[in-house]
Amino acid sequence: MSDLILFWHRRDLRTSDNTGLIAAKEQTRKVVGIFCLDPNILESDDIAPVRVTYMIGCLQALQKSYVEAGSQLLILHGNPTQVIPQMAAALTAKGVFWNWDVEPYSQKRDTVIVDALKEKGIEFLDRNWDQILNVPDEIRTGTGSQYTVYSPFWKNWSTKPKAKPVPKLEDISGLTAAEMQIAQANGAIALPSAKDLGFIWDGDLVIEPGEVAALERLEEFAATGINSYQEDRNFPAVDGTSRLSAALKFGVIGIRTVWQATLEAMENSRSDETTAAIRTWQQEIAWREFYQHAMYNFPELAEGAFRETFKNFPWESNDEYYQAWCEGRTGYPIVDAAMRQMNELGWMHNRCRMIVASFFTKDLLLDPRLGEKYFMQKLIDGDLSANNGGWQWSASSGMDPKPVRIFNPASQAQKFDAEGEYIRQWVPELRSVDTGDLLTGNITPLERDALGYPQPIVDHKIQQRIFKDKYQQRKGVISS
DNA sequence: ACCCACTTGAT
DNA sequence: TCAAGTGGG
Repeated sequence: MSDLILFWHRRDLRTSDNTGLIAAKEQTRKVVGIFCLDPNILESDDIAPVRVTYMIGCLQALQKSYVEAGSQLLILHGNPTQVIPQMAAALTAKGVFWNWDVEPYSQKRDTVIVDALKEKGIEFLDRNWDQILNVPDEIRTGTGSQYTVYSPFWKNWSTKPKAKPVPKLEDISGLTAAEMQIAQANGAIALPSAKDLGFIWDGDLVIEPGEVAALERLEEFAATGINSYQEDRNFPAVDGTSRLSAALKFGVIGIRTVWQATLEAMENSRSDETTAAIRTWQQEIAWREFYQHAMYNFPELAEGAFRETFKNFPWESNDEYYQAWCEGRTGYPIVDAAMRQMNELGWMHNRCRMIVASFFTKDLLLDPRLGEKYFMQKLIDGDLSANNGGWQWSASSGMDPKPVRIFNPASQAQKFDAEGEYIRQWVPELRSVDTGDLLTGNITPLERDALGYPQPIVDHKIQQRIFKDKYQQRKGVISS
């Protein structure tokens, strides 16, 4: 057995502030990175070309980081439960280390791999949490149960100590030429492009791939945007959010580094207003954490509604509605603007994610799981815990005691896109429409036809009534 | 068992 | 001004 430890990257595509990676480095100088292109994920229908494109870019950057540190990043393509232990055995590695994840698929897969490594006498890092600031077992209610509501979770979580970032990986050694040949003989390949894998994304990316770009983005946001976040985040036409979601999904940036940046911003804050704004952004980090804990504690969330009333809810089945929503031609300007933004950028402003999700479930009365899936197929930051959490929040089916949450598209547009700037950007055929009418959607059938803009596919008022009736009916069934 | 509090709500 | 249900202490 050699002194080699393979560090398996999954959603931690970075060499700085990576706790599992540093744990490997503490045991040996010979640390080699490994990444597995997993067909179970890449060939699923929850995949987005833009996300794969970003991920491949991040892997390219990660390869460079490994070379700079004195080692290599190996790329594998296959089922991890087979190829990871196989590679470890072929290279007679003494260990395979990685960071633990909350997703049900990930945990199931990792358990199989742990067993395979144990059998071969290869060391592993047991359940090392890296992508969250506090481990799920640490955050419990007074009676020891798991939180299902955000507010009390936040109260508890925000008082718990948070670890500082760990150092960047440096000064390691990699495989010899002979060992590299063994690796290649056992499936190590050159990093393919997204196109090679069958994913075409011709558009730009809302964030440049790689660790350097993510850290720069964080630094910039923590110095500027975070101080007006509380206000600016509400307006989709304003660049008021961090746009770090994709970097956080793939762990291109460490969460301790992110938290540290908020603490430093806090120290530099000179007004109650900026302090509150920074606090608000910290709460968003806590939402991410909350949903990850929730996914870990209640893996059934991944399958569907958490709340009894919404299990077997009589959602409608209407492909015409679904297609219109996907393509941004519902006839509701703010909804269509948002959907077109996502289709084109692979990213949607969070305010709009709530608007279109509410519209999907409460107006089109479609099963939230379909909308959740479409988001996964389009978003650069698509992440099971966050996306599922957001959709269940909008559908009222999840972790929040507020069943009748219905957004009115018109009032949302009036409040958050008062000048119609966002709508006009993404729905250019409506540019000439008077702002007031643009926001309310008060555009005559004749004018819609003339402009080439669709008629409203449903009536918000009527659909709202139908939803409430269905909900009451469902509640009756449950309680009887 | 009581009561407080509740991301981004609507009219 | 109303809401509306319930988790959590």
